[in-house]
Amino acid sequence: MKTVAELTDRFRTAGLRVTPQRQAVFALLQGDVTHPTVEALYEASRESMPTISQRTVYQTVHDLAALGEVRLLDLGTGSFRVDPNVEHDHHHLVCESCGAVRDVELSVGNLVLPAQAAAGFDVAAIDVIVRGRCPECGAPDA
Amino acid sequence: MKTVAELTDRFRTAGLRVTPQRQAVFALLQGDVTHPTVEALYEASRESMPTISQRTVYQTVHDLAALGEVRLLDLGTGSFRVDPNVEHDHHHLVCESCGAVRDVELSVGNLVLPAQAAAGFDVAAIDVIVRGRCPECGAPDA
DNA sequence: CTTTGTGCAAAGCCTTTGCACTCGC
DNA sequence: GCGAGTGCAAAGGCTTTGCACAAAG
Repeated sequence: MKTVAELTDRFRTAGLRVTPQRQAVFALLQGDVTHPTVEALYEASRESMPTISQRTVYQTVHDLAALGEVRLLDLGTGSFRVDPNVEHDHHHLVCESCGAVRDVELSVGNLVLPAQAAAGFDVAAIDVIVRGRCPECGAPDA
Repeated sequence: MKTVAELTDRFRTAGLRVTPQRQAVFALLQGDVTHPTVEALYEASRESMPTISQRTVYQTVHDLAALGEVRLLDLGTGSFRVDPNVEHDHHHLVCESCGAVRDVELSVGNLVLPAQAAAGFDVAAIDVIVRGRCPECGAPDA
């Protein structure tokens, strides 16, 4: 993901304003590998920006998504996850126990849609969600 | 999916009771290929069972899912879709315009998870969601 | 008869939105 | 200054739940 400075430029160029609140969110996403929920971002941002509102976080995240700087994932965990990693084509491992999300690089090129089933369907994207248990959560019966 | 009679047996065997309401839901799922939302099932069931409540539909659907007779899909369309097709291993095409869902058979065996990325992760299932536009909705800019 | 299922309505969770004030540009 | 951004709080959509009554086994 781009740096705070780069995102600041990007926002300005796009005619969006840059505020300390937004930059706080930018900063939190730097190097974040946990695919945080909006709620998590909100809580985290309150440490440096105590009066920030959920609304601001949601709007910033949506603006980032609109610019393609971030992806909003709905992985069936009940709330959106913010994925700052848009450079690499990748998919996700989701722990059904704790909800943790991990990136996994796998090429979807091997997947050939049966011509008949996909007839007339204009494919825009393919999302692969691998569900299971992360090492921290141990065996499926735990 | 199993017939109403078979599902009736299955519920009784599992210690669950069978009511006209539940059988109405069973019947609606027979041969249903639209992956209805719970809401849609609810509306449809009211034709034969005017006083049925959403609660009953939700509970019946969850019981079916617990018995493995149905799958509850969260495809990012805002609400669950009920998939009566559990016999065949398949995945889904989702129209980003109208929300329609179509089955697509594709084998996920080709997908090899990089050992490193998947290390320690106990994989339970892989869901592939193909997003795009269905023929009815036409070109992406429509 | 006992226990589960049903209906109604309210509550819960996450996300979105109206309004008035603030502040980036 | 103008208009987008912010904060607060309330509303919205979908799913879940408490309660009292009905009905399955």
